[in-house]
Amino acid sequence: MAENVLYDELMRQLSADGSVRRELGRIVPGGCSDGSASVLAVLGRHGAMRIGRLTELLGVDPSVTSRHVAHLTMLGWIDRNPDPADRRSRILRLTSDGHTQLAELSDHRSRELAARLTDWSNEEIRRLAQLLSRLRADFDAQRTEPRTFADASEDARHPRAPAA
Amino acid sequence: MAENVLYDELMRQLSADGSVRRELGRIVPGGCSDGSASVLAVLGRHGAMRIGRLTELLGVDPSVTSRHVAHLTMLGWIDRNPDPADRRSRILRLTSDGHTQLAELSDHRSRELAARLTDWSNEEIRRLAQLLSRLRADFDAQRTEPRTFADASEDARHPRAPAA
DNA sequence: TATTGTTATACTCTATAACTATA
DNA sequence: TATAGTTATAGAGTATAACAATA
Repeated sequence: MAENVLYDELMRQLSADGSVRRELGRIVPGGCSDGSASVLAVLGRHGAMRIGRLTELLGVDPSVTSRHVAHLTMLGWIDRNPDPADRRSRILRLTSDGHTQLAELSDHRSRELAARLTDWSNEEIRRLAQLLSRLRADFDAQRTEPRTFADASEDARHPRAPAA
Repeated sequence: MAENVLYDELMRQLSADGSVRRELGRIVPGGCSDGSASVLAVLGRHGAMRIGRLTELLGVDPSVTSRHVAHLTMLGWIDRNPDPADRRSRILRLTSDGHTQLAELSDHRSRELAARLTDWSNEEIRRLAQLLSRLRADFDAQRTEPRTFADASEDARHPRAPAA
């Protein structure tokens, strides 16, 4: 497999990415943990939803979502109202305070990011965001539709993206 | 700041990247935790070094490096020999077993990555790796040379990368 | 006194398993 | 019986602070 070195290099960058991730974690302003920030962001972007949907979008175990949601509820940043259609569920919604916190968080992170990407062109920023988005989509597809061994060998024999 | 939305979008992708990161963590074969894998990779790429240097390259606290190194030493994948130049330090080096493990790890991860990026062109893979590398470099620079408030306001007034 | 590492402790994120309430 | 969500518990990664050994 000639392009193995390519995957290897990407893998290295994705792993070494830990330093970026940790730095991003440190950027979160006090009072808002990283996990909570993710929940706020998803609710802000997609609007009110049930825990199950939130769990899907975050790509974590339901127990994880449940904990973060409980935390944010205690902070008063989201509320949980009964779902009239199914009394096992509740609808999650950003409160007014939640919206404020999310806006502050977003501004703060954008500023910090801007401070680190001073010599990036808009096109480069856009390109990286786009590639990451696609990467995540491909990983998510893999996660929700586990492949069979047959699939894998089939793809190995007829790769959709032959060496360029 | 007109391009704020760009930073915001990249920030969203970087955060949502959690699902990719967790999946990568799950890809690591048994017996090798994610942190250990990073240490192996750095030693394999840069050769023998002291803990201090390893800590720098990983971008973590020295206590973290120390723990991972202790773990890998117990597994027999690296060894720690006294540094003749400074008896406070020891030189870390991959053992023969360590090299084997690293090779297996690398192959395994490349295969898993390949299975998820079947419709990516080599050029796209290369591009993402390159942008991530640059992102990390810029974050690292920021971390080791903390900015003053004066720097920050100066940059805000005279950004090095004006809107394209 | 300063530097290199190590250890003790605590906090966050995450997953698994057992459980409750409702469908 | 199956599903939505919660809670208890455990494991990994990380940081801070206190400490030991050497420079």
